[in-house]
Amino acid sequence: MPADTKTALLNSAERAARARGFDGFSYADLATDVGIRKASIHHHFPSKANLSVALMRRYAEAFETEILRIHEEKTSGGARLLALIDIYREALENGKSLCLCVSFSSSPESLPPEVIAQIRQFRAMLIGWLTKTFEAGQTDGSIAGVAHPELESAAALAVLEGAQLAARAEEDVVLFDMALKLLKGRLSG
Amino acid sequence: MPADTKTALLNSAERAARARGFDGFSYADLATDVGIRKASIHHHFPSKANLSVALMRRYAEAFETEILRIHEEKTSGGARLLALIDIYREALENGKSLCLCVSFSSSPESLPPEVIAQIRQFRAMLIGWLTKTFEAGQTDGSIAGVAHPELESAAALAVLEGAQLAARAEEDVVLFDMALKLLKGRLSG
DNA sequence: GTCTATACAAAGATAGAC
DNA sequence: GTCTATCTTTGTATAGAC
Repeated sequence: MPADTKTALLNSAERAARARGFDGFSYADLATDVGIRKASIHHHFPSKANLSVALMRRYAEAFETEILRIHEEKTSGGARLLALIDIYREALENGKSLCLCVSFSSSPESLPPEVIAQIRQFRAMLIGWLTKTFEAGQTDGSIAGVAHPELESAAALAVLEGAQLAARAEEDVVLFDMALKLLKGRLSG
Repeated sequence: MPADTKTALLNSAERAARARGFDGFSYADLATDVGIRKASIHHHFPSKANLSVALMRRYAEAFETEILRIHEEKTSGGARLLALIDIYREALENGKSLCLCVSFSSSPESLPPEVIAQIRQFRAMLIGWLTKTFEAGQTDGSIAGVAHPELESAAALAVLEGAQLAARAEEDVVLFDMALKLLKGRLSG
């Protein structure tokens, strides 16, 4: 599927990082997976720190594109939030994986400062989108009981990430569903 | 402070695991910290898997004791929940640490199945305590807007753990406070 | 219970040929 | 752009003396 080796490496690394953490895969793993020798990987990504930056950049860009698309396609705040919850649920892969942001947040000591900054920007971007979404849901009535959109968004992101963590640890997506049930119960439209 | 070497090792390992993850410390680190040679650690904990079980057991027991104490000392559901939130906030150590459960949940592949089972039991125990607490808050009116104590407890635990993760990643306790602000705003008594 | 010494595997990374 | 070969460090773990 991937035309070039670099993309194949990014795909393999992202899958591995989400399933086993950034320290849970090595260049040897990527080499086996992609079908080249591990020394060759250094041609594309001189260091693993370098690779982590590329991974996070690609992930943040793809994610932002995705939520902007949701904003276009769904008209109510409730429908938009539900779509985001689905993204986090799908990323769990039945409890065997995490979204890259949660995975990277779990091992900040292993990452270069640049990735920490990317994580910060990513969360800020997402909090911004969520705040807009809760405001819309407050206005159009598709999210019940919204009084403080900014606080709702911070809490919602924490629930999404915390629920993923618990579900991943026990490999049981039901834990995710339980944690999100209260929030989903407030949604309509 | 610790009378015996074994306790000193557990203390050192718990601090390290919470600050840098279970894969983020080695027997060499513990040896330096405690002041013995790394080979000597194997006398107390034959393998790191063994150590992880001992860590999680001690942590779960201490935590359960702590929340039972809270249940005794605080009379309202709201006050009890607030005390629990404080425990999670303190465990952050200004964004430099996590509680052991979140830390271990971040690297389940590195842990023996026994610890995964301990994590499951720990969360079940905590969910049970939280459900009782939300029920109390519902009855005594010290937690506003409680309709489903069991769903509230699952969501609350996810918020606590997700907020810790974000705050740890960016080493900023404000992220924790933001994520918990909505829940804390519902508490009184 | 702690030590020295060592085994063994895996990791990230580099040099230089093709 | 990929290869072979190699370096260096670090990790977990064991053997056997004291």
